[in-house]
Amino acid sequence: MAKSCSSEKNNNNGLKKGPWTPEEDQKLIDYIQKHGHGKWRTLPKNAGLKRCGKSCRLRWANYLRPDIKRGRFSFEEEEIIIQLHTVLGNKWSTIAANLPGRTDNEIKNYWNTHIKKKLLKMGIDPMTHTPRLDVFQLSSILSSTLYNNNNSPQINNNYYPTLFGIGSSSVANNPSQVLSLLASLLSYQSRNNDNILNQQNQLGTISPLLLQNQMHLNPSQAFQPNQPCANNFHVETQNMKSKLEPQIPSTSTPFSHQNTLPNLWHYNGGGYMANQQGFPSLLENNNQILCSEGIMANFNLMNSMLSSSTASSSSPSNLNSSSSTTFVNGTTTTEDERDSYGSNMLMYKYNISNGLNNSGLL
DNA sequence: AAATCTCTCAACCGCCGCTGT
DNA sequence: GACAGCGGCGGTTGAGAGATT
Repeated sequence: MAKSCSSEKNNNNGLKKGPWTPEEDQKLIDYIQKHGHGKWRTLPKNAGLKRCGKSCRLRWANYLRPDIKRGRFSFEEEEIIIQLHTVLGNKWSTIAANLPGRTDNEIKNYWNTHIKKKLLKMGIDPMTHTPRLDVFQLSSILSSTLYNNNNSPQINNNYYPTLFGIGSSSVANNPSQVLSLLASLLSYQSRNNDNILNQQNQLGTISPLLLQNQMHLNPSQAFQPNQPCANNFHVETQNMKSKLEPQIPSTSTPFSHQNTLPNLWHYNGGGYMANQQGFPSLLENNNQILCSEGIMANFNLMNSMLSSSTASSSSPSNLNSSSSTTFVNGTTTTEDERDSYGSNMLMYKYNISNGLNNSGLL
């Protein structure tokens, strides 16, 4: 087994650690220019350096090598990193092999300090490259719940780990949250319908692998506690509530001893107001929710089912299953100007009809 | 202006796989 | 096959710079 620098140090006192001095750099450069590299174990002694071989190799590979590229990563480089990471994962050296002049260490650092945060901000899990809020599961389970038939999976304990699961990636903690999440999503859709923007689809400038068919919804339009209910939305949510409740198992669930859900609204004399606990945030810390086409198609399917049963005038108009193309407003980020995921590049064409047709449910 | 916080990235650490003996 | 040496890899750390309060 190879010895680390520290263990070498134990066997060989006087080995220096920490930042390299210009003098040390010059010694290493001079030696390698004269003799080439390799034999890292013996190199430091021959070069007159009080460093371990490993330290010399890293210094050369990550900093002194003449073909090292310095400066910011270009947009193209960032694109390549993200796409390769989708396929390769944390294989930094393999990724580096595809980026001339960039080292694995540099790419690893850039990933951890920039790209990872950016993806998280977008609601994308940087490890799986998929949306962190798995609304697809939520919507499909709820769909089958609302339409109880023999061909649909029923809500049961097997789903709870994913639907109401434990930890930061869970969609909701209990059926109450599911209801309010659903209501919030409906409200996003309803309100964003007024925000259709006729902007060019800019998919060409971003990573198609990651972002094709994805859309952003503006969370600032979500319901806030004590905010008046607009468009008779309380009728919609009350209807969802009454449909969800019979589907909640009364026993053998990790959280429930009853099958009723709280009201999301209260009447204060002048109108319906959102309850304080009614609408937990759908957002992590990124001020936006990211959905794929499939997710939205599934939701729209469910929504159309709901609205067809209520025929409520409050039904969001873009819940109509025949809707075809919608642009929604993205949110502003604080990333720098070249940030491909920034606000002005987040307008994605969203075509719902394919998702619905492919669902086999229409 | 000073203190505190946050971010970046060079360097280190421990482990792994390959190769030679 | 067992062992040791070596290069390489990915995760982590911490000093210093910059930003914020």
